[in-house]
Amino acid sequence: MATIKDVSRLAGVSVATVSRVLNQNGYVHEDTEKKVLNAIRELNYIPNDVARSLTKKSAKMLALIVPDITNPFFNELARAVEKVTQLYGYATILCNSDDTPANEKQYIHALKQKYIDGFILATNTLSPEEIQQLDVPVVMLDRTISSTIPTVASDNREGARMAVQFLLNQGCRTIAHIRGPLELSIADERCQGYLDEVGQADWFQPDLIVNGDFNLHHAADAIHELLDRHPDIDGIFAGNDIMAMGALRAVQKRGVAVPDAMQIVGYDGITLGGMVYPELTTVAQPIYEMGLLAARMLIKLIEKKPLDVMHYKLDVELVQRGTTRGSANQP
Amino acid sequence: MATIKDVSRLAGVSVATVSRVLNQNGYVHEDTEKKVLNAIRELNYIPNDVARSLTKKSAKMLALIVPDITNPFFNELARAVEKVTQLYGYATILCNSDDTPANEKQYIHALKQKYIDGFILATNTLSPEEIQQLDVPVVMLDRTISSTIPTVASDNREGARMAVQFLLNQGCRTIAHIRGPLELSIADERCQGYLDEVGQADWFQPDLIVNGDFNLHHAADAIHELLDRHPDIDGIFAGNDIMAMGALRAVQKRGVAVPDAMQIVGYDGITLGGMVYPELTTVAQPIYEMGLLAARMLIKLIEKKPLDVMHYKLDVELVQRGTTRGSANQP
DNA sequence: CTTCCATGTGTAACCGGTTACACATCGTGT
DNA sequence: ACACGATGTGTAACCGGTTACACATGGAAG
Repeated sequence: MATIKDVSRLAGVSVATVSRVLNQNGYVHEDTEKKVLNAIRELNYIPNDVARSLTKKSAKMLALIVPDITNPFFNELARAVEKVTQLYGYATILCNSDDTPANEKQYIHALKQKYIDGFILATNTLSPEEIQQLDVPVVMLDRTISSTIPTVASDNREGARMAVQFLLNQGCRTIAHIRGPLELSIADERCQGYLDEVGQADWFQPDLIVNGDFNLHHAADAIHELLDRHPDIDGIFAGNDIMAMGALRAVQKRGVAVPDAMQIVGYDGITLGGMVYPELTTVAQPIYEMGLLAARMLIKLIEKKPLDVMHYKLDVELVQRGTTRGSANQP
Repeated sequence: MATIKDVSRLAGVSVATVSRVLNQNGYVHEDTEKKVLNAIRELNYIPNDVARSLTKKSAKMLALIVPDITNPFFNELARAVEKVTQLYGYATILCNSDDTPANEKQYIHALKQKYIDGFILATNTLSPEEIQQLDVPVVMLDRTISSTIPTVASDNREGARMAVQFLLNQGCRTIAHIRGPLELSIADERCQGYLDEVGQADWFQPDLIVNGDFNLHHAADAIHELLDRHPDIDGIFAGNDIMAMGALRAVQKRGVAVPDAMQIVGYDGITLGGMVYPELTTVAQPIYEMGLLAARMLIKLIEKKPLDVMHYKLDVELVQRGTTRGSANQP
């Protein structure tokens, strides 16, 4: 591998001049530049990123920390983030935190030793104070925790309202909600949206809300129990698509016809939802866009460019498919 | 951030001694070591990875190149790889190649500038010669292309045979095969396994094999066409689970009962297969183990430890679930 | 005809580690 | 008593870049 010294020797200039040509800063005579460029071409020289990182204290890398890359929501996100970072000449480091604070901290400290430039956190194990103390650019994805940290999220409460409203319009008389983990703000917001719509209904009872932990099997179990208690339920709003799929399976296993006797709406809009039968009706977040946006924000932050918006709250869209009796239906 | 100089000053020794303590090489007096260790603790010193990389020409990072992290097979793999790398103190860089050779090469060259230590390739866009020329440790995952490059794969042909045999045992009279892309060796091997079992059958016709491109929608379309041509088909062996899910959907849409009138077996054993209804019967590869193995192999390669096995061909297992009429069935 | 600043380039320090080499000390075998 | 190898430690070069600073020019303003 050729070094900057080889180039400087071949071009008959000093390394400083080569560096100036490389970084396009400082004054360099046009003719000199040409000589340098020729030498670079001839030697097939590519600057060494590590040496550069050492002085610049930047590795042109950023990390994406997710609870579990296996989760469709996060891998669609990862796809988008990676796309952007590649475009801007950064590399993406992948970290699975398993939602364990210790893991997450360990990752962060290890990566800071590598002069990582910033983090996209799609987790909620760290407190705002801890994040602030990291002293490194951070963007929160899908989990708002502090007004001082830039975030990208969707309008969860409004999305939930849309879902429940839709179920009501479709003729549902008793709608249950499988919510996500208690400590997650997004799960709360979606639950709140559900309550906004049905909290005052005469049929409403608090035990129509069950916790499915954003997990397929938990959700399926929860639905079985719920339907034992409330056989009259004819609509389910799930806090995410994975739980909606769990609900779907549970309902199908009970021999209840979907969408004829039971309608289900999920939340997220993961690709997976289109792969089951019937296809999941869902409140689709622009997952890919959220990833793109978060990555672009982080890069702006890193490069000290101004952020026009600190908190993105993206619009969601109701995608009517087979688990509800919509008009534009294709069961 | 404290540097090695700060430590040496506080401990009253030279940086060389500190370095020796850090790396546990060379002679260091017990007492001196204690002084150094104390200084390290006091200053909360952590060595700078970038500086270290510069001399060691190793960044303690490896890259996982997959066609698309969104694909369940690859993200389960990624999960495993990341687990191992973290355990051994490496970081994992994630790359989506989109199956484009240009992308892949660009990634590789960019990362070599960062002193990346090795690559796990779950793609097949590069020729063995190109890989050899990279002059960096590589492990191929799921795609065997050369005897000189270490690989981890499953016994595709045998797995396919198991699947088809099982369908025959279950009473299928006419079994179709949706195969993967023509240029992929694993798709060929699975197709070959199918042919091993039914190629000589009196009912066999070459056009019972269709290409589904490892893609859900292509597979669904292909199945529709196929069933129009061959209404007598009562069993489908799909080259992977995604296509099996596409087939399942297509069949369900036609109102054909699964598994009563049509049995389906997939290949891969992705978690997703257990999320649809009925659950997919499949030939399960030990995906997670494959990822673990590949990562461990690569790290051995990097650390110049001997490999006991160059080519792993892992056993697969038939997982009987709802899309076939097995005994241990739970439709 | 100075003065001054924009332009152009080289020298050397620096980033934060590793390590070859030099040098000292000490125990031990002869 | 002496040679020698094991032990212990420091100095300085090196990895491959960036950049502060010094030192030229040359043209324009005063």
